[in-house]
Amino acid sequence: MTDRSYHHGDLRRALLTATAAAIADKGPTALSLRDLARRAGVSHAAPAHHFGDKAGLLTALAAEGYAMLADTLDAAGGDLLDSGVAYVRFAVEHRAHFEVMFQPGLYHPDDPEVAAARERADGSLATALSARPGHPHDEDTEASQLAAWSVAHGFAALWLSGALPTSAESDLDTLARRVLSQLFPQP
Amino acid sequence: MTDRSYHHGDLRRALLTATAAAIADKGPTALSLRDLARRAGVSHAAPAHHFGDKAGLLTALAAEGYAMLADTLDAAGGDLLDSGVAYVRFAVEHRAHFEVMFQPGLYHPDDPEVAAARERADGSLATALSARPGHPHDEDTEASQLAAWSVAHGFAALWLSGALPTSAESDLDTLARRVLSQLFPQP
DNA sequence: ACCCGATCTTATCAATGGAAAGATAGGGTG
DNA sequence: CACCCTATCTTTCCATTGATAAGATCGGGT
Repeated sequence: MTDRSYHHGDLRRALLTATAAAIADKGPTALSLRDLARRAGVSHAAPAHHFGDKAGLLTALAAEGYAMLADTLDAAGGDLLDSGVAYVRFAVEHRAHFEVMFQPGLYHPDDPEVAAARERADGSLATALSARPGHPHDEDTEASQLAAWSVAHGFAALWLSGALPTSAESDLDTLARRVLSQLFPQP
Repeated sequence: MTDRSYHHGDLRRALLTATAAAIADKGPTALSLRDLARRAGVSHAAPAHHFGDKAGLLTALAAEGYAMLADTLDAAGGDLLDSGVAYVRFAVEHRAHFEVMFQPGLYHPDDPEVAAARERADGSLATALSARPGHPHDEDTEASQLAAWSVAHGFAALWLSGALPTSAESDLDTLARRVLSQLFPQP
């Protein structure tokens, strides 16, 4: 489609979206730089210029993922339950980003770009977690917030791994809300 | 060291343990069959006889992991909180097994051996989850059990991914128990 | 003593990731 | 407008890997 000129025009973005699609389809292990290049219509060495190596490509994808997660959490409003459902939705809708983000062995976790994006996401997450309903003066705030994060993260991970029983047929948002409500019942 | 005879003697087991060590160290992606063979002192084609291909090796590892998880849960006693802590301990102590188990894209999830082991683990997990304290007649049992599984799984996953804050300095068992108690306070 | 299956080895091949060196395009500067 | 200069992409090359095929060796059972 874009194989007119010597320059691709938007190869970096094309590679990122193609990477996300490939990972969502076959998993991060089966990712092939050469295959990505083929689909983008460029030579197999072209990606190296933009990302250095495979880990660099996944670093950029993780950074993009953290930025999107931060936006998602910011847009969820102040309610913790809504934020939790948004967290789960993000994991499922951007499965590739999510899976890469939480596998630091796949990329360069100390890269300044991804570190900054992750810090921003951590901030958005902390804000969401600090807005717990009905527990203004909990005796163990840290454990309570870790538990909230863990339920959302664990439910998303189990869903993505296909480990959940056949109840996965149900609507995701509904099931997620039911599960997360167990930890923080609405006031 | 083991270059006595033509036959290794226990190559299958040696490869499995070496695989677990390599994955715990470098992650599943960096796993190299040839490197495993080198360390075991056999030719690079020897693993193929025992496991077929790379996915076959990881299938065996996942099956072993599910079997160990079932034993772990069975040995945890009837208490749900203890079972949750045992779940987290298993994930951390057998990191490689745990990571592979919940990435079905890495192996053959429909293999009869791993399917049987997973069913047994699911049974042990269901038994542990059905023994919730203080909620004999909950209105939403399924969501409650999913939430319990999710907290334990999510906390373990976050810990393994290094996503938790610097609080990771604390003792794992203690922190896990504090977090899991948030969902199911002891009677 | 012999055979046979299980185990391991020695080729060999296609595909991959990565690096080096060169070609091309397009914008900014004179 | 001509020129250079940088980013972008290609071509070429190499080491490593996963997988397969065909052969060698061991060891138990008859």
